[in-house]
Order: sequence, then structure tokens, then C-alpha cells
Amino acid sequence: MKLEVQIKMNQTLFLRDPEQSELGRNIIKHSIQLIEKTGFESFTFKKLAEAIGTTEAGIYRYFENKHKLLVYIISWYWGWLEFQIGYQTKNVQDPITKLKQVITLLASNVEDDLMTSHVDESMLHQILIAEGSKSYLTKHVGEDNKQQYFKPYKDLCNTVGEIILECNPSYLYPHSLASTIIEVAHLQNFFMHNLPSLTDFDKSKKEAQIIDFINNLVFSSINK
Amino acid sequence: MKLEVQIKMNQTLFLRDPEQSELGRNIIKHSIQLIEKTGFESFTFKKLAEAIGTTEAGIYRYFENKHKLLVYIISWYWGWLEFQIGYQTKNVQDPITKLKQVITLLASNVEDDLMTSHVDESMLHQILIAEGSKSYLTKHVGEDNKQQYFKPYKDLCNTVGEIILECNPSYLYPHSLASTIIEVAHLQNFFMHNLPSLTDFDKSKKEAQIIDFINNLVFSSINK
DNA sequence: ACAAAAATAATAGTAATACTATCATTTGTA
DNA sequence: TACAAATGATAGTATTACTATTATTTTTGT
Repeated sequence: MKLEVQIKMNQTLFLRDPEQSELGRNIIKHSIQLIEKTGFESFTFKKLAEAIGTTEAGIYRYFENKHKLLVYIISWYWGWLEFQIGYQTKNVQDPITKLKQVITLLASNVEDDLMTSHVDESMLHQILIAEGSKSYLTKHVGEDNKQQYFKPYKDLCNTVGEIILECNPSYLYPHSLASTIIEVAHLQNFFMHNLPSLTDFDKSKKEAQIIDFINNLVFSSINK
Repeated sequence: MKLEVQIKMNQTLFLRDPEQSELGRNIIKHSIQLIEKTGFESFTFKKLAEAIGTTEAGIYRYFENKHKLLVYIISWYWGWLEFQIGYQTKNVQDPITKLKQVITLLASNVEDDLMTSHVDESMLHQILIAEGSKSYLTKHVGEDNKQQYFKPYKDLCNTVGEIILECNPSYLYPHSLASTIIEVAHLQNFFMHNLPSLTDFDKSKKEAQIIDFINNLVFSSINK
């Protein structure tokens, strides 16, 4: 039997569970490819249907609209990342080492995880960098939040926040620092590749530089 | 004669200079109102034309598309903020005091500046918080960058970066820290109001808390 | 004051997007 | 085998994101 990691998803994000059918898994797989390649703005259900070899109506049976599909794949990524963090830091006692590992995980280019055959995590990571904030920067963020669409993201911030508190129980802003780490990791990566003068990272474009920057920021403020 | 502040804009952002006509200034004024109220996704030139009392074609004579209009008003805001920073810190010698004032300016809710009659800076600040990153999170960021669309933002980051270096000439990441300050100020503001569990700020929703958080982050890392 | 130029308004039209609806066919399962 | 569920094929609608054309104002140079 082949092992497959399953991420538990919010049921209200879809009309039909995409994990449960070949067509559904194709929707996830090809939407990741298409969004990564063309960007979320020019991504349409029509193009997606063509890429899969089905019809627009076929996609609409799974997802109400492209925004929910985006939120779905992003939630999936946060769920997967949380699993990775738990797995990769399970035997680490020292909270400082643990936080450093988490920062490295958040800021590194991910490799495709073979445990999830229909999802390319490396592409998903690129989507998160370029499109992640579009999932919540909407006028309907309040309703989406009520539907718990951002729970995986919040859970991750909580996890990171708790590690921060382990490092320094009197630090005042564990949640803000956690969300800042995650967002800055993506933002500085985007800037490094697209608007490099907004960063201090050299042409090699190695994520190690971003990790150094974030480590400096985080550990100087929690150790103050 | 009434004094009016003029921000020098990139000529390739528009087809006809909106500052030079009543219709043009109305386009700016009402697009700020509409984008703030309905969000950038549901903002259309048709709705804008209706709000002004002109036609869609009339708007297209000034701006090629709604993305360029967004970039225009955002650039305008960065230009205006840079002016504000210069003006409000002109007699401040101590770089630490100066940097604190800049952080306060970046993270505070702005008041409408009466020197610019057709622009409501307070609304523009809200647009920056909720839509700002959409100006560069596109697949055409490279071409837009070649056209210098992000120059006002880069100039601002440079200004802030230089103040950081005055505080500590050996600090390694002045540009990254500058862009981080600006983005985190907006992001934490958005989270505070819309996804508060991603922050540690209480129900009062005062920006003072965000300013404390950023000050803590910035000054502990540059003084290390 | 008058003609020419420029800007605006009014209208129409097109291709693409974001859906909804219907019905026939295939596939899975009791 | 029979029934439901899922899929495919097709059509249709309202809105969006434009472009084009022509008529009417407004501005400006002489």
C-alpha cells in the first residue's frame, strides 16, 4: 500500500471534495500549474478546463469560483507546512533551534513532496509567495473568516507563536511576530527576485540571505 | 493664491495627465473613493464613470486600464509620504528619533491633507493597507519595474534605509528592513482589523500598538 | 471675435469572463 | 440489473474590459 498524506480540509470551501475523484485531483493539480504559470488574475476556469480536458461546468461542480479554489490550495499548503514543521522538529528540545528550523522551513524553496502525488509543493510555495496575500486581501475577508477559511494559517501562526514564547515567555507580541515572519519570508523572496533594490540580497538569489535577515530580526527582538 | 502640493508622476502611467483637468481630478478623487469602498476587484471603469457622471470611454482617455490607475494613486501616495517625511523630520538631528517618527508616520492613520484638494490621503492610506501589494504582485511586475512604476516606493525605501544606516552604519540589511517596516505596518493594521488572532493587539485597535511592535523589532535588531 | 484644435459626450460594438441551466451519457454500487 | 451519482456536451446570460465612431463642447492662438 502506498502511503499518502491527507490534509483535512474545510468542507465549505468546495461543493464536491476534489480529493475523492480523478477529476477533482486533476483540478487541484492543474490549477496549481496554471496559477503558478499565468498568475491568479489571468487564471480562468475555462483555461483550467481546457488544460484538464473537461468543461467549465465540470469545474464549477467542485468549486463555486476561482477565489475559493485559491483559498483551498493555500489552506492545503498551510496544513501541509504545519505537518512538516511537526514532523521535522519533533525531537528538537531547544526552542531556539526549533524556531530557527521553522524559519528555515518557511523561507526555503520547498521540494516536491512525493507523499502527495497530485500536489507539487514547490509550485505551491511559489504561488504562496506571489498570490498568498490575495486570499485575504478582499472585501469579504470577514465572511471568509467566519467560515474558518483562514484556520490553517492561524493554526500555523499559533504554532510558531508558541515556539516564540518558549524562547522568551515574556515576549509581548508572539502572534504578530509569527505572522510577520511568515509574510516577510514570502515578501523578501518576491522582492529579491522581482524588485531586488528593495532588499540587500545579492545576485545569487539564495534564500540563505533571507533566512539570515529574519533570524537577525527575530532573535534580537525576542532576546532583548 | 492657494497653495497646492504637486507630486511629480511618471508620465507613462497615464495617457492624459489627470492633474491637468477637472475630469482628470475627478477620476482620481472618485477612484480613491470607489476602490476604498468596494475593493479593487469589483472596481470597474463603468462604475467609476457613473460615479463621476461621465462615460467609460472618457476614463479610458486618461488611463489604459484599472491596474495603471491603481499604480498611479499608489505612486502618488508614496510620493506624498516621502514629502511628509522630509517635511516633518527636517529639523531632527538624532537618527533614532527620526526613524521613530518615520515608523509612526508609516503606521498611523493619516489625516486628509488639505494641501491636495482632490486627494483624500486618509482613504488612500486605507487603500494602501488593503490593495497596496496588488500593485506589484502580478506577472508583469518585471515590465512595470522597467517602466519605473515602483520608483516612488523604492525612493521611500532608500530614504528609510539611509536613516537606518545613520542609526547603525554596520547594519547589514537596511533596504530589507525598510521594505519590511513599510509592509509590516500595513499588514499588521489589516490583520488587527480583519484577522485579529494573527496579532497581539487588543480590541481598542489603536495603531500605537503596531508602532510599539515595529519599534521593538527594528531597534533591537539595529542596536544588536 | 473667430477658426482651428483639443477635449468630452453619446453611442455602439466585440471578445472574454464568470457564471447558470439542461439533458444525455457514462460509471460506480446495492 | 437497476438506480443514483458523476461527467460531458451544449447553450445561454450578464458583466467586464476594452475599441471605434461621430457629434458636441470647450479651449486656445491670432
